[in-house]
Amino acid sequence: MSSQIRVTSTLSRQTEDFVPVSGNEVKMYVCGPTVQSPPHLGHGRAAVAFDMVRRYLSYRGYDVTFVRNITDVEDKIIAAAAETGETTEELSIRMAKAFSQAYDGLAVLDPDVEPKATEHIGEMLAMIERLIDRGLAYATDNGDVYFSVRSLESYGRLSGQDVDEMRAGTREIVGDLKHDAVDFALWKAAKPGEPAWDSPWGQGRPGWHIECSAMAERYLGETFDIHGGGTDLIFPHHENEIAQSEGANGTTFAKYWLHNGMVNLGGEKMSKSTGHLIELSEAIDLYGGAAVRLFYLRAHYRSPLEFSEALIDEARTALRRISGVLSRVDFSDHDAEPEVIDSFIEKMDDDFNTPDALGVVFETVREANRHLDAGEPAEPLAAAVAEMIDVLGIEVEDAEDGVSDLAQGVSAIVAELGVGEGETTVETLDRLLERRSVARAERDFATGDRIRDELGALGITIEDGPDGSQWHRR
RNA sequence: GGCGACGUGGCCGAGUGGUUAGGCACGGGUCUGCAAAACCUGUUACCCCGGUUCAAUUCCGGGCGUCGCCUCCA
Repeated sequence: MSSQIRVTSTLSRQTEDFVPVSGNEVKMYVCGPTVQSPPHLGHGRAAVAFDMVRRYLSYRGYDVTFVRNITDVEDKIIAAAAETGETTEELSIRMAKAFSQAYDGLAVLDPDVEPKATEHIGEMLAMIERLIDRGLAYATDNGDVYFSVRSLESYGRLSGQDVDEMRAGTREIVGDLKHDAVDFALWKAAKPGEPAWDSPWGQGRPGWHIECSAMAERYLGETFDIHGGGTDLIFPHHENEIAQSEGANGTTFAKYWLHNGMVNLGGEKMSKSTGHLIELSEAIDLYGGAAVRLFYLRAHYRSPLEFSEALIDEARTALRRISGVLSRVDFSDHDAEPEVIDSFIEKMDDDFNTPDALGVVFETVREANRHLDAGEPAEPLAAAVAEMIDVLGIEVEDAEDGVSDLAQGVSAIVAELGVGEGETTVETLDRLLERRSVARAERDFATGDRIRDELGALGITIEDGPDGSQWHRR
């Protein structure tokens, strides 16, 4: 491929040529969730955004190593566990499972490594000690360790924050022990009843930011290619990660910083702390994972994205156009139309412009349908559509998926008409279609329409074409 | 107050210094027993005010508005 992948990096505030640190290898670290409550649509977007990036880079021939962490020790988890009566470990495992299931529903590929904070305390302690040795961190009498923000010249580079302009943090209750209000915790002394680990400063637990620095280094090295996460993590989380890693190592941390936009509800960001959200599993159950994924990809990953039922329904309707054309033609032995793919790559190379790339997909869908309507071959076009949506991770459902759920309703219609059950629901449906064809041939449209209407009530649409009728789920 | 993003047709959403994005919705048509699907076709948009230019939705300046972050967040 001749064109060059370009990415917009938060660090440079520019769209720059993507050149990996080392040859063909791309190392990516994406901030995963704090597993404290079930995922909402915002988490899904972040996961899909970077899954798309990962899939695309692999498609373009890079050897991608993808790490996404799980934060399983944090104030909110401790508080939530106290409420449910679980241990923090039980709660975090349960929630991690909920995330994992929802990600599966969105066809998000598993990371190559999914490290947990609690399993990397040793790496964190080592990094904190290095920071103390370098004079960038200090321990307090009570056993906290803080990063000394003003000791690091470059602090604030990612977020554009000026240390003197920052409003002093109010979150740290023990803030008066800090040398400076802007300093942040690397290690927190244990309070009674909280999970704690041994450290040179006594029993305690890690601060939030140190885990990502430590785990990224462990699995990707001191310097790697892409660091991703939501825009809400730019400050302080990612700013602090840079401070820790570059402070401890004196080397560049991540080369490109990519941030996905927020999902809004009623014009306001979804947020788990305020409960202003739609749960991801609920949306997947209601609309289907592929429709939710398409809903995300219809906007550029960096833009804010408003959620509404109408918008996600639109995505679902649009998805049917894709599945429709793919079911019209058997393209399994055909290569994709090269011109289409070139055009797709051109759009995707431009900072993963999925809305533009989807334009190519839908143009190709129309082109393929046009050919098929004219009785001309369309296999390379259909193959191109299939290839593109595969890169985007959009999995169209098989017409037969989930049909067995309708067995009872279908049986009722069969009994009514005395058609006879098939071995499977699919077979029974086919018999009903045959019965309908016979009726229509005899110009008994009342029976034919009745079958269509009753199946319609079950969520099955019948379409009559020149080569017979087909059914599919709505 | 500081940092950043953004304002495009009925809605969503790309993009561009002069040439049809795309999707959804709606109207007309082809096809069809009817319907659906598919295809054709129509609605011709760029927040406001200045400036640069032969030409600006696109560049520059100002204004208005929206959103995110400023130590919980994807």
